Amino acid sequence: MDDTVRKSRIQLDRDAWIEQAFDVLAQDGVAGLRVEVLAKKLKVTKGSFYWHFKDRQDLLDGVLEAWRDSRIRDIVKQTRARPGEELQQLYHVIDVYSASRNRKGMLIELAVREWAKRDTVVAGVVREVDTKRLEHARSLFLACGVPMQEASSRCMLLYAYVFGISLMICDGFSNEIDLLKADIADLIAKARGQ
Amino acid sequence: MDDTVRKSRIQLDRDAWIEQAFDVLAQDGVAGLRVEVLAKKLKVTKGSFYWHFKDRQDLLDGVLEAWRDSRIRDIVKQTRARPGEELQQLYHVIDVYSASRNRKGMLIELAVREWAKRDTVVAGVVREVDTKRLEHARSLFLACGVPMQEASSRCMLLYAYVFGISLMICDGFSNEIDLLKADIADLIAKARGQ
DNA sequence: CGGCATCCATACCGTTCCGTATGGATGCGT
DNA sequence: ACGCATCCATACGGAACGGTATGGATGCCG
Repeated sequence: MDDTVRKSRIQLDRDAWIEQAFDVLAQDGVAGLRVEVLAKKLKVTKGSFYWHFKDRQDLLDGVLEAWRDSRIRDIVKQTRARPGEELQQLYHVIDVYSASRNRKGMLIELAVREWAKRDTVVAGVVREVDTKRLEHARSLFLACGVPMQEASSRCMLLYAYVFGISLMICDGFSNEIDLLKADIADLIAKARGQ
Repeated sequence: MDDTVRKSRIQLDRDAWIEQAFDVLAQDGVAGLRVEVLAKKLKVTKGSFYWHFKDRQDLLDGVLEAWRDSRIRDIVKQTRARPGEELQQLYHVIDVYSASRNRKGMLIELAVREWAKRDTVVAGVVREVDTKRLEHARSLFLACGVPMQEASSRCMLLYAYVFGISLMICDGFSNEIDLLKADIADLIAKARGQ
């Protein structure tokens, strides 16, 4: 929130608003994305907002587009592996999406998916991102020698797990959650009998 | 929504409001739980609401309590198995939580968990429910002969999967999703080398 | 210096909420 | 029939918010 001290003289642009919007999105979800709230956090009035944006929906469109772009960039970055290191890369993906490590990113991910439940346009973008993610992860499994259908199943399990585990509150179940999570990573990534 | 035609002469009580609140919760999340919106749907005014409830928070407390009670009842119902049928019961649990089958229930589940991200009291209830769910599912794995730690890992994977998959939009990935889901159920429930 | 574009502040309107105050309707006991 | 409790309608105040209109400040360019 105050990681970058903004001099009030510095002029804002669309991206500054969208960047702040992601903070609010992570904290309060789409419902919390209010124009006047954002303006307050940026220490300006909404007169500025309506200069850069046509209306609130224009901001939401910008946020959605920025999310899709950043996710697609991230996919190719996280699922690219040197030959022979595909399995290791799969473990890396599971680790990266671990809720505790990248808390804000996961909160945004969940907020967008909740948003998609009530907006078909958002749902379309999520479908696009999910499809790309699954395809890239599947190619990693395929490179590990996993047959096609099983590779499809395992990458679906992988992403469903990382999203689902970040929704659960397991600290009353075991005091060695990290051990269990390492086990689960094996269940997802490691081929049977290996 | 109109499954039970309410005669306007029938008087409302707390439970009628809470029941309606679950409908709204599934559709719009906690943010959509507004007093006057609920009143409109029940064809009364908020004068009625503030007779049965102290304030909006009182309704939210009631909704949360009703959710916890219904979930705990459901847990013992879904995870009780006759001896020898524990594995079959695990498959049943995976199937029951399938998003397409019990759509409204899953939407409520997701809404509550999103709610828990921004309310520590709700988080406490979710923790309680998750712990119970995991313990019951683990006992099923244990009855199948799975060792303790692996049973813990597998039941965590099970619930994370069913919640996570309902967040994803996979219909652009494969046109045989059901086949893949059956595969995934095997990955979660079936012991290795079996 | 004058004119113009950029960027934001201020003031205002309409809507949607939460919460309260108060009165009206209905039914029940005596 | 009377009083009383239950349950709801109506009306109001206040706050938060979306959106518009308009003016003010700043800087650039000729």
